[in-house]
Amino acid sequence: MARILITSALPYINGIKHLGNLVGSQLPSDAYARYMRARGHEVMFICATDEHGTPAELAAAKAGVPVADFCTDMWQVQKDIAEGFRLSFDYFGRSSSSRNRDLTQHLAAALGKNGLIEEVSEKQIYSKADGRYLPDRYIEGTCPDCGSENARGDQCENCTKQLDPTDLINPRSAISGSTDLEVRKTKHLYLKQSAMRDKLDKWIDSQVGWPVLTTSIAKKWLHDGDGLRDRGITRDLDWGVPVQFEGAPWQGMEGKVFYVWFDAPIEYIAATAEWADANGADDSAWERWWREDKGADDVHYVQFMGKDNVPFHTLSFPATLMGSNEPWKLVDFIKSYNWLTYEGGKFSTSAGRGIFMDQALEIMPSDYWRWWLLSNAPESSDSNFTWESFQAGINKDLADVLGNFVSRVTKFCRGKFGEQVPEGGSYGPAEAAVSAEIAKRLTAYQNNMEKIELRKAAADLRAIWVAGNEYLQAAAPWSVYKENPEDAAAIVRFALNLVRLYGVLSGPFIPDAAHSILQSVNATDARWPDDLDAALLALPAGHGFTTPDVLFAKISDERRDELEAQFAGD
RNA sequence: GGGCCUGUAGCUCAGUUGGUUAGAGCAGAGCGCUCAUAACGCUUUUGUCGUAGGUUCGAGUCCUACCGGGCCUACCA
Repeated sequence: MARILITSALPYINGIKHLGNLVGSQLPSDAYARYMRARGHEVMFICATDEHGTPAELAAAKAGVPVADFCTDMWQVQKDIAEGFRLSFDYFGRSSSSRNRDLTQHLAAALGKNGLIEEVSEKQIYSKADGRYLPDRYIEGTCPDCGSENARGDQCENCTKQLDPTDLINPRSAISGSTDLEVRKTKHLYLKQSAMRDKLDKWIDSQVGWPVLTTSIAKKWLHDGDGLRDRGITRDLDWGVPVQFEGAPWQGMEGKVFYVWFDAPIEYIAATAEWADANGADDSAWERWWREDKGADDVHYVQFMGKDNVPFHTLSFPATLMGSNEPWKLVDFIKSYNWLTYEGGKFSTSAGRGIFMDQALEIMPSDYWRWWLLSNAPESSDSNFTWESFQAGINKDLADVLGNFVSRVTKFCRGKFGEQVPEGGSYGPAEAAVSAEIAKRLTAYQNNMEKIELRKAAADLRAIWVAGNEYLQAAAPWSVYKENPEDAAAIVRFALNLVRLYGVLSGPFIPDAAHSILQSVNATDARWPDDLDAALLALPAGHGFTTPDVLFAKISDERRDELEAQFAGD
């Protein structure tokens, strides 16, 4: 038994996420967590909301509520949606927790003491009308290069030229439109990542089997231009972890908070501490996952995220932990995802294009989304959601291959033998052949789950379902029954055991349906089939079951067209 | 501009360290079965592996150039 720590990238608090966000971290991490638990490993699966930063403040202002209240509400909304998708987090925390405040300040202080924090005086745009400093991209104006009037302070959308906010002609606040802006001097803390470049480089090099997407992004940042740059880790904002605190190795940082990208990954650790608090456990309960001097040396730590998150997880966060000179557990494997597109284009919040997590649950069961998204996960390149593909995947894989298999087996048995596993007959070459086929597929399934190749694992799982239909077709109990009911009984008994097996194996992908299957066959044993032959004897003759209702209703062409129109956007 | 990824059957994708007749699912065609959500099974059509060169006994796989698609480029998180 191993100990596996799993974190999913933190969803930002300012709104409900769309399916692209779901498939990029939370969903695959859940499938992995469920699989590892099923294999008997000790799993700690952590997620949380990322609550700090300008967008949260603005979203709260727009909603007309204090930012703390806004975050509390949105945290609950996101938590409920996560439950709707059956995301099995051991804890869903909040980056605004006191645990995260304390830990963020602790790590910053440690970095400061180790000479890895530098005070930098810089110029920042202040908007009097908004009463706040503005991040570069919240300043708009005319591009000095191409004349576009909607250039942002960091880059012109039109000509893609990199800009400095002071380059803009007629700059205005993107929030209020106010032109009453001024340049103010302000002091910030920078994390001296450059000082740790070689160490990070060696660390990245020492990792084996990381996805190319992960390492290539890290390498780019390490070696581009003059190499890894230092990074500001504080901001002039109200909402966040205060930079000035008791015992801080710096002065005069009142009114500033840590930049969200500094405190957000630290929340992985803090959320585990929140978990311990919530369960009435002491610090050793979470430290054994995160402190190598306190039991975490045998932990295998896996992170899941979209590709936009990679620089922070390969460089900034490790730099924070390494730089503290404390024995924090570093990540062992980073699984990064590409984007999901919607009908060939981007998901767009503003244009109302695409499907958001709350809407998805309103129109289809979570298993449908889980199956399609995981079996089409953007693992090697971006993947595209279309209603046609969704309909085909659900109807074919879930309804026809798996659902109908369960249905035909249980209904046939009920009709001929009643609702209990029939007695009589014996197994022969046909059963041995399916067992061998499933054993082969199961090995592939397990290997792909270990490697977190979920798309391939889904194909393996499907092949295991198909094997059941092939078996039934070849064994043809409906024909055998006419001449020899006893032999038919053996076939049905074996098939019912396949049903139970499918209930066990399908759990990581479609937990609700898996649960229904296990319930309908009254499975008392839902353990992973380490011994496949034994697992196929789990349901003995005489064991009662309940014929389930239709497991997966099909999506009709009419319904598909309706949804396509509903989500087409503006 | 720079960097990375990607281009394989009508569609979505697999193709391990280069090694014989390039695979799967869907869609299409034919046959079979009739237990089942008109479901299932079997058989089967389609490929100049983006283009052009090169290395090699041998290249989808390695190298170069070009063409197409996508992403990243550090103050949005």
